[in-house]
Amino acid sequence: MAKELAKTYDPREVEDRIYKYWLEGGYFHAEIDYDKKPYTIVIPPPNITGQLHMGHALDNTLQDILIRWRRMQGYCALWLPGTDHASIATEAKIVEALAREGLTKEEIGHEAFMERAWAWKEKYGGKIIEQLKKLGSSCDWERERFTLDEGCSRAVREVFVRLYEKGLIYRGERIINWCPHCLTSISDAEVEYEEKDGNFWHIRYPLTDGSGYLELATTRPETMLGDTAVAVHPEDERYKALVGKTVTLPLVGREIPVISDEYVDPEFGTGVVKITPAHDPNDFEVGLRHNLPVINVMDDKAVINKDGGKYTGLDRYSAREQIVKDLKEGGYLVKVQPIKHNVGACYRCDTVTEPRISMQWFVKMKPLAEPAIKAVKEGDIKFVPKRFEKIYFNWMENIKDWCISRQLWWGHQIPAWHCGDCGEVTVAKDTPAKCQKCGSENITQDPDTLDTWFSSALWPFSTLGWPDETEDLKYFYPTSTLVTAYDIIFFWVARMIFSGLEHMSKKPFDTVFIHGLIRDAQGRKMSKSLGNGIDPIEVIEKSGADALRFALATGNSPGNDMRFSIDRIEASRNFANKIWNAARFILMNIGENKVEFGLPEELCLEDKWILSRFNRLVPEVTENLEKFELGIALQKVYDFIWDLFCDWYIEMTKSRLQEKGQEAENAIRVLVYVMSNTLKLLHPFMPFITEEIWQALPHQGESIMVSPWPVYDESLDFAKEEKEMERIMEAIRAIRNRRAEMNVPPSKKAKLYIETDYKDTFKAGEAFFVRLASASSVEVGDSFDIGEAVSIVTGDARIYIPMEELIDKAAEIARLQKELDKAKMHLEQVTAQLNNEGFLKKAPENVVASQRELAAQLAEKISMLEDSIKALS
RNA sequence: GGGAGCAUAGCUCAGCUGGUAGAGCACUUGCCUUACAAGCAAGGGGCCACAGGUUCGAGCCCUGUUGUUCCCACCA
Repeated sequence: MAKELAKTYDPREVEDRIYKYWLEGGYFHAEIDYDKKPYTIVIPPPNITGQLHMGHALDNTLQDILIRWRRMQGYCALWLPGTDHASIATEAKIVEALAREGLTKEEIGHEAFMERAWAWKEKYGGKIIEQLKKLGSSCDWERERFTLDEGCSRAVREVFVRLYEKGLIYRGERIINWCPHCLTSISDAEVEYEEKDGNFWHIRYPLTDGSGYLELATTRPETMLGDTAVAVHPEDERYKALVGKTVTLPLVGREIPVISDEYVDPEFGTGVVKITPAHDPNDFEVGLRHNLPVINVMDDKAVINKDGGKYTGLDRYSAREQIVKDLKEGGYLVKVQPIKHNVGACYRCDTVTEPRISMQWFVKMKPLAEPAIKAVKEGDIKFVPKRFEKIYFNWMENIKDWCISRQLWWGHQIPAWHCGDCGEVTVAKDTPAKCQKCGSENITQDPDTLDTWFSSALWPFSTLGWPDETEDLKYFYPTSTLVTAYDIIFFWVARMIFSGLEHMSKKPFDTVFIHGLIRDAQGRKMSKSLGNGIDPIEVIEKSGADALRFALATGNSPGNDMRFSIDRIEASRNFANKIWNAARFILMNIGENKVEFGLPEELCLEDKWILSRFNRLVPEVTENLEKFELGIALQKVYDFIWDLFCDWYIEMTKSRLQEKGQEAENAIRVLVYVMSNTLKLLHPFMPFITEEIWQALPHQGESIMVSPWPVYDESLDFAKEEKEMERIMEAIRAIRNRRAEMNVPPSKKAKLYIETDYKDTFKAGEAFFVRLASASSVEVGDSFDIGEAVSIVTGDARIYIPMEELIDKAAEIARLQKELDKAKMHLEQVTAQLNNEGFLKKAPENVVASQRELAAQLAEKISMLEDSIKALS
């Protein structure tokens, strides 16, 4: 710390330097230590396409708080960092870049494409890591991983082969969600549904025998090109006779059967449904049951294909328009009814997805889901807050098979080889030389890659060396806490759980700590398109990482969303400044003197008070952290520092410090003790400023981040002194209050006469009345006869301030009367409670005792107030 | 259709296993009291959404109602 301390804290001067100091000290590195218990967090790997946003800032702040705290507690604390290759997002960026050059990925070919992708990774992958460092993240950077690095890729192939051999991975033609923009399949979880305005087109399908027609309704008329049946409910009397007949598909002319199927809801619409097996998941099922032909009428860009007759070449929306027009002209359109309905869109590009039949790879989910449900049900894995377990169960219990193949290039290519001769599929960890069935060397690897989440599902163990039985894996796995937002439970958390249980036979983590999303001041999601995002890096550059972290951690409760605006930052920065100035004060008083480390032998009243309060703070904060109540823990530290330490204790030391000598030195030693230990409690939340100040104060050790976390110390429990100090503080507050009401400036000093039963206590507090309550002198006794004076009554004392010139007798009596009424009312309430037998019998002893004490104090106060009124009258 | 969260001071939110309501910001008043005006001191402001219930006692537990946000499902 610089010799001349600036009046305000400047994080820019401090943070980078401190971070470098930590790196050089190697404090982030977790070396296996069998004498210590491990505490492990794996980072939710940010995308390499990503910029650090507020969500990351929150997520990583929470992780850093936990890891720093555990590290100080003596755990071997590993925070394992890394990034995600984000196949679909990264590929989209590269395709975009190619498009700007007028190229497509097919034109440049697979190899050149991959080169570009890796170059992208090199260029941008490091960026978000740098931003994490700016935030203060104490990750073990020596262990940084990437989902597409060699080790993770090996784990992916291992898992794929194992699941395939177990029959849990299969390849098949199914209806999947297709994104016509990203040109790939996506999983169910990757489709986002939104209610949109649409139409319900009622259409007549004429019976082929000319005996009439069937009326049905659809929201996607263009799919009629692929209709292969019309279905009614088997019990529906209206249509029973028609089952088995055929209708002629308008515009197309195809003759398709009328079938009956339980799937049809006779109450809905006309009770007739067109069946398009190639473009609707339910229809696909119906098609299977009735052996219907499957006619795919769209290509991968959702343009009507060659089977679409005159509509070939039109995209799905133009085709819709044209078909509706043609239906109308042909007299087939009965009516158009506007409706709201849910439309699914790609979570990456927001293009409306198209259900499409296609050959894909799937993971059979039921057998994997069962143990994953059990692990949470039995409490082996806990969610914080618990309510998210319901969401998890609901998803896991209704899970469908997971489509894992993607028609993308950037990712883990599927380790399956197709034989050009016999068609056999060979699945292997290492590239096979020939077909396992016919021995042909004419084999080619499946061109598809795996869903990004397939590799992130393995993250808790692939990063620790699996499939090898490494020491790291044995020591650090299962990891301890997984910190993430609730919107990622399905994508990632659930998949890590079943993957860990399946491949490691052990859960991946003990606790899932869920936080909410960061919203803007109006409660909207922060997004690029709205332009309402606050860039955490800008905040850090302006106000410091500590201020950002404080703003994110304070007032934030698990699982709940948080509104964020820039004035929160201001409050945090002010707090940093407050701490800074408290430190300046202490350092100023140390000056050139050498101060002994540790507490002095002689402790006076206020020393004992602050030490006792600090001592009680320690277990409270620790317990809050253990329960993941980080916001509450931080609030308590904040209150202690600002209110108790700065506003009271520092002020109380000033008179001793002025006198120099032994008393002053004692005060300094207590100041240093309390300050540096409080800094430790604060360090996980605000690592930079706490390190900077801790280093500047007398200290032992190299860094606060590896100093021991404070623990409760019985020898610092001074309950009696706490109570005494409380009496004095109450009196000081009352005097200040009274003076403020009468508009007496602090510069106008006044004599104080204190009548009390606690004479020793109040005598010990004399200096505080002088300094903190503008007293010119203080007299403590049993009773004083000083004529007309302002009188102030607390539970323990009556204080007179002779200020004749200020007294308006009538007003003074009125004020006292008001206070008396209030006290009487309060006493009545308490007395009623104390007369209630139920309360006396059933309430816990300490509650009853404290109410008794309160009643006595009120009675005393009432009698003193009555005396004062009498004296003035 | 199913499920969950939220509703507390003007605003944004805390409030642990029930014990007569808290913070930050904003507001009012007075202070340059030599660590800090990004500060100090004092103050105003809440039938804790509504209606019942359990309890000696409910912001907290139970039931219902209203408003609001979100998640899941996907009736063509």
